[in-house]
Amino acid sequence: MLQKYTHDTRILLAIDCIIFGFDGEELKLLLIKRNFEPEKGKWSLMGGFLNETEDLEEGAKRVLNELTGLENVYMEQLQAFGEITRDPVERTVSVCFFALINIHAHDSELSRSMNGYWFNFKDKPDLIFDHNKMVNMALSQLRYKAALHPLGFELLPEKFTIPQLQKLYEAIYDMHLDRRNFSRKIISTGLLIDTGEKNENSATKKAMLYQLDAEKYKNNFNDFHNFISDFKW
Amino acid sequence: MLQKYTHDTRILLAIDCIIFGFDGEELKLLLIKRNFEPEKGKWSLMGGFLNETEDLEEGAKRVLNELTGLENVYMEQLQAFGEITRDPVERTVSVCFFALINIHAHDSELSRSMNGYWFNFKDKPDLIFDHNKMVNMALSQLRYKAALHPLGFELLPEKFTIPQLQKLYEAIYDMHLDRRNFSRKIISTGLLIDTGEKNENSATKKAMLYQLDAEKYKNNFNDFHNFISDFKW
DNA sequence: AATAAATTGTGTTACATTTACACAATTTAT
DNA sequence: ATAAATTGTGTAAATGTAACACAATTTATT
Repeated sequence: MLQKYTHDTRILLAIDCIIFGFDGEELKLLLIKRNFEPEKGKWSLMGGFLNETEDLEEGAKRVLNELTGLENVYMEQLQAFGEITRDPVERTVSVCFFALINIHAHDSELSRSMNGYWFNFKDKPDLIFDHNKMVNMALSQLRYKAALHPLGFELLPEKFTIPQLQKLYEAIYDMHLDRRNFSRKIISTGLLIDTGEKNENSATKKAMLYQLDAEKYKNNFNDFHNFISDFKW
Repeated sequence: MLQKYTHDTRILLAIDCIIFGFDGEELKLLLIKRNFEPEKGKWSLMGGFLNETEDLEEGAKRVLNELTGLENVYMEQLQAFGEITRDPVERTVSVCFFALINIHAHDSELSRSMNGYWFNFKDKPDLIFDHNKMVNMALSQLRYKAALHPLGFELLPEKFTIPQLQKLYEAIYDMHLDRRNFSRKIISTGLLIDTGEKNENSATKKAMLYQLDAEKYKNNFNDFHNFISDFKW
């Protein structure tokens, strides 16, 4: 066994998890009302300390699972946040992840038992520490990647209609998109399979239900698209 | 003063720094031959432990400055790397940054005194720990961002020609670009100012020297461009 | 049963961007 | 003077994007 490093600073390592959802109309965020110190009673992201027995990704999955009961969810690392005074209790560097979940698939009783509440992104409350910064950066990153790669699907149910997908993109970018051009662009990716079914929850013309071509989705995920060519960055 | 957290795992926090350069022909990487343990004698990135008195960005700047003598350099966080066994000595999470420098402006005596050597990216040696993974991810990220934002200039001298800029992009993407289309695309960004001078180091027609419009560069950095529209991702 | 209102699917044209390629001008060496 | 290498500018065809029209479907209402 090798000798240990002589470095003896105490810097704690935390994980914070930004959880995005979509309810059909608005981009949502799952936040918790803290019933523990510090900052008890205030709103924050779901987080926790990293254990010695887990990788960063494992830690993030654990944190997400503790709140939502979900596994196998789309998640990526945003970045590490390390301002000296970001946590008033003691020096803590947080590695921040964001997850995209199908809001209808999570364990809502579990999340409620952990004091988790969904907010419209636009109406999110003030958060503790640097969590506001994390969340805003996560939205930027979501917009960035969702314009270029087929991320959006991760927020929808397995079967979905093109109008639903469009509403999702409109919520993410907070802008109106032309129905016909959007449809053509999505269809032309070749990622959608027509299920032959129609959306029965409609008071007017029922839209066609599609599902992802899982194989193509996996293989072509990193291809560059141009879903939102007219967004003003 | 608040009570400390009871969490008592020992996880060290390191910084690693990927340093890109460009010599006019090839994309280069500044690596160090370790004359210290662990892995003495092998190649690695420049790194160090994070001090309690500095932010992540400050730590990264310090590490970069110790090797190159440079300040005010383009640098961004890549991500944190935290595999349990990534450092065989003891559990260490590393926050990895990459820097783009003007290779002619750094203190080459200092970097040599630290055992620093420049490699063509294509000819880089095997690196310790997970540094190979970091470096490959950094190239992906550089390609990603340089295709969309005017990053490339950071690797060039203050005054440069369009053919030089093109060679840089060809080195980054390891592909040939059409001279005339590239030129038109770069000019159309409006970011270049004609200095009126010409590149005297040329055996044939001397190319015009440009410099960045610093104001526009700063204000429009996040605009989306399409510098490398035909790269196969 | 006919009609209105809302929504969905498909088509068409003008405009902008990208690609592929041609030619003239500059500079040094022969 | 001429050749060889490189640089600056131009142009037509192909592709992609933006803006808009119209027909089909479904439910509620008359």
